[in-house]
Amino acid sequence: MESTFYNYLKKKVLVKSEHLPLLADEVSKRALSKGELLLSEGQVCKNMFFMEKGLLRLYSIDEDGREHIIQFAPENWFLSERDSLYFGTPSGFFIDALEDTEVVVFDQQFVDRASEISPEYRTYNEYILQNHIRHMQKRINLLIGATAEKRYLDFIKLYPDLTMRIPQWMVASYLGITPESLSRVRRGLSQKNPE
Amino acid sequence: MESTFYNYLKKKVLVKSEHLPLLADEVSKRALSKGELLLSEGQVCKNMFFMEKGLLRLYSIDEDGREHIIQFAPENWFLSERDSLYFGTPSGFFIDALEDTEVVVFDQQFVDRASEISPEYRTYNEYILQNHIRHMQKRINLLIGATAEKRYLDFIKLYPDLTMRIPQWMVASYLGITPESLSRVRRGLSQKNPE
DNA sequence: GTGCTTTCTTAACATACATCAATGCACAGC
DNA sequence: GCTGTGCATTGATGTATGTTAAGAAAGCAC
Repeated sequence: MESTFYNYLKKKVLVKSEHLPLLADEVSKRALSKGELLLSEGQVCKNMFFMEKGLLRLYSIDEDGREHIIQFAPENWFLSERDSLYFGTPSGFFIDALEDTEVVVFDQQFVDRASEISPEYRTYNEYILQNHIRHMQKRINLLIGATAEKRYLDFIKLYPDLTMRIPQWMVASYLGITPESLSRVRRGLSQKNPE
Repeated sequence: MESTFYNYLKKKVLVKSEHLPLLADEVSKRALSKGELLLSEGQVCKNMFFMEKGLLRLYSIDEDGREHIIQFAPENWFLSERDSLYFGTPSGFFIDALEDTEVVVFDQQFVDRASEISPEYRTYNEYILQNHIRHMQKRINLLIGATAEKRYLDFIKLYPDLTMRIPQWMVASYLGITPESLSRVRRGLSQKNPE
């Protein structure tokens, strides 16, 4: 299977050549149209996804029907609802496609087996977990300590490409504010920084 | 070394008896007085801590000198500034003791070696990472989607013991609001729920 | 193209939460 | 005992953000 995933395992995860077929050939693929649901609240998440193409989002819907975006996943990212995947509990979150998307689909068993076969994979998997924690900790720190403006500036600095690909109201949802507030924040910034 | 840590490794982590001396005897201990700093901003965090006794907090201080509490760690918890520990970058956070505290001190090398020696330790270590992610994801979801009142109710339900041990202004800091606001939230609740 | 939907913006108004300042209380040190 | 210090509460007021509603611009279906 020559694919983005294959190349990713080889070049980024640094999986040894002899192990590659054992990993890359054991997974399946799935294509999603824009708007398609990949995981729904209440379901137990059985899979992890590697993004070959497109854009996914992980989000919740509260009692008032409002969406709150936990995470975006563009190309070359891994995405899952880890809580549900690892602990086997029903997910409190949704995953859907913001663009036409192609993902590689695998499960926790694959991760465990791959870690047995390839030490490089194991190392990389732990790196992903640590990196995930790092990002979440930073985000929590901003959410409890920074204004909406600072959080927005941090977001566009960290994800300049995403900022262009997703509608603003989703950025607002990610930041924990309303679209109207984000619009005002942006106006404030453009008045400070005329260009 | 007969200790809380030893017992924890045996009973919770399920480390096999023959591996226990290889792990528990290889670590050092440290005692801290209430208020003592264990990690300061700018330092590279070299250690992970297992709480034998007492209470630690992980927090940041922003440009205005305000503290924002990322995490509390009571007995039997593991605590570290993982970002700094794993990636070797200077920490943006502080750790200090809220009570007289005794911790077991070890480093990333210990974790890696212990994972080699004991599969049970490796499994438990991953469990801790996954659990950490689970809690942070839930917290982010509340921070972007729930009112201060809901976040407070969730906190006291999740950490009833902590609520009694720490001053209220620290709970407020953890929730991302001011002490005054938390006081008002509590008044509102007591008027709704007279008991 | 025409119509329909979504997105973004703006304004007026409402609310949650922050700020500033004062008070009372509990507790530690002397 | 007194005194200082830290903490919690309260009130008056300020500000950031939410709500509701409207309209303009951009995208999509047909």
